[in-house]
Amino acid sequence: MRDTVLPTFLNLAPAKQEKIIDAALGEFADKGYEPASVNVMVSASGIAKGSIYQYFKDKKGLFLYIFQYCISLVRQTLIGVKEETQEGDFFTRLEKSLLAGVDFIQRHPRVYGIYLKILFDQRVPQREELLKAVRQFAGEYLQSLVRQGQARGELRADLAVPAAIFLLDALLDRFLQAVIVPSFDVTLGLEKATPGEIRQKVGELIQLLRVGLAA
Amino acid sequence: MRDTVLPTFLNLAPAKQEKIIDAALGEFADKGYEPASVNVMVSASGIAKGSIYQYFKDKKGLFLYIFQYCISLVRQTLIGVKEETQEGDFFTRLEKSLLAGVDFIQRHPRVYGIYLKILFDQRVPQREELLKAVRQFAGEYLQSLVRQGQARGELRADLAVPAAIFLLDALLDRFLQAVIVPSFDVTLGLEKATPGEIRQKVGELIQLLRVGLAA
DNA sequence: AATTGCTATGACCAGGTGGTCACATGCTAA
DNA sequence: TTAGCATGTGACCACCTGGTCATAGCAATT
Repeated sequence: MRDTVLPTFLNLAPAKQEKIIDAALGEFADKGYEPASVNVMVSASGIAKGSIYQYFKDKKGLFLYIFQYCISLVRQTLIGVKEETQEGDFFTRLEKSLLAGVDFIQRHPRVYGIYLKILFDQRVPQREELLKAVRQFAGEYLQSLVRQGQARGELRADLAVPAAIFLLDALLDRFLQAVIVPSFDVTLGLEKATPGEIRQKVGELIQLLRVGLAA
Repeated sequence: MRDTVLPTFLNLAPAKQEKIIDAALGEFADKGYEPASVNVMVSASGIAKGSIYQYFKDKKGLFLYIFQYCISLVRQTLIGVKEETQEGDFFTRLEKSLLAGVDFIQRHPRVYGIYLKILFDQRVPQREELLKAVRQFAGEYLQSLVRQGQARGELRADLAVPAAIFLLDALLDRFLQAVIVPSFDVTLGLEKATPGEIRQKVGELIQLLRVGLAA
């Protein structure tokens, strides 16, 4: 994972760094790794072609740097969410978490876009590692939620924990995807839902889980 | 959707058609639409570069033809599954359907691969329509299953149907993805599961739903 | 003023892309 | 045998790709 960003980039004025990050983030999110054009990023950030190769070893290095940037953004957010939802029962925490997720992808659609692009593209450098890093967040987070829920007696004692986590993971992920991918959800109509409607749909889903999983 | 395949192609000997379809299917499944190389398909199917453009208008036309080919394969299979699972209660039907899905993607990994590639790639020709066509299958199928389950009194009467369908759709889709995408599932370990283990995991999930959704 | 070291630049490179076209081939009918 | 027509062919086109490199600019130090 090292040797991606060169020291030259880190010495740049922050404003210039941001402009480059912004251009690269947009291009990668739009097209994915391989079809993304370094030329486009270069002209979008108003620097010379040669310069980008003084900042990053190659396209792969640039991509990995951008991905790390995204990861740190997610990590920050997730820590915040974990704190905010520290109190409350299992289902309330779950509901708050899902709403926080929706908020995040609406605030950072390009970060989420890169994640979606990587999901099924074998040709992304170090894809396994990158995906693992992201998925681990979700897995650990849900696991801690479920464990606490069980400890507090809010979930059925005979709950098949791995299966339940799998279900929760699938459900949450798909909900987020449905918010920004048109015609992805077959019943809820999330694509063009207002914030209020989204809150309501989240509520419905959580209620469904509550009835099914609660003690 | 018309004007994709030219009559010349349909006059070809079936064996030759198959070879071309096979090469195109493989390349599109491997790389997705844009990064897929027509040159690779051409040399893989042992025909001349110029020939492919006598069979299809352009790369887009070739892709749409391949996709239609996939769709018809899915449709055939789904009809079969629907018949086979005609009898049995809701959860048994669901279980059989999921197992049939696993069987399908193991039999036709490239067809499923193309679907996965399209999911989050905005730059695929007529993506909206194509996705809609596929997702509609799943939606209608689950809807008919749930309706019948309710009519037979196998599902709780107060079930929030749209939310439940959303959940089922998410769960089934993710399960299939987890079977072929390494490090996608956080808990079940489906990637390297034997057929027997997969059956068991399916059983666990269905059992979880049974407890949660049954009347 | 001269030297030094970092940064900026864009013409340029080899290689690949989707797509074309003048020509060759082979089959059918006259 | 000839004519006509559908099909096969690969050199070729303009364009784009990621990446390089000789040159220039610029500031700080000597």
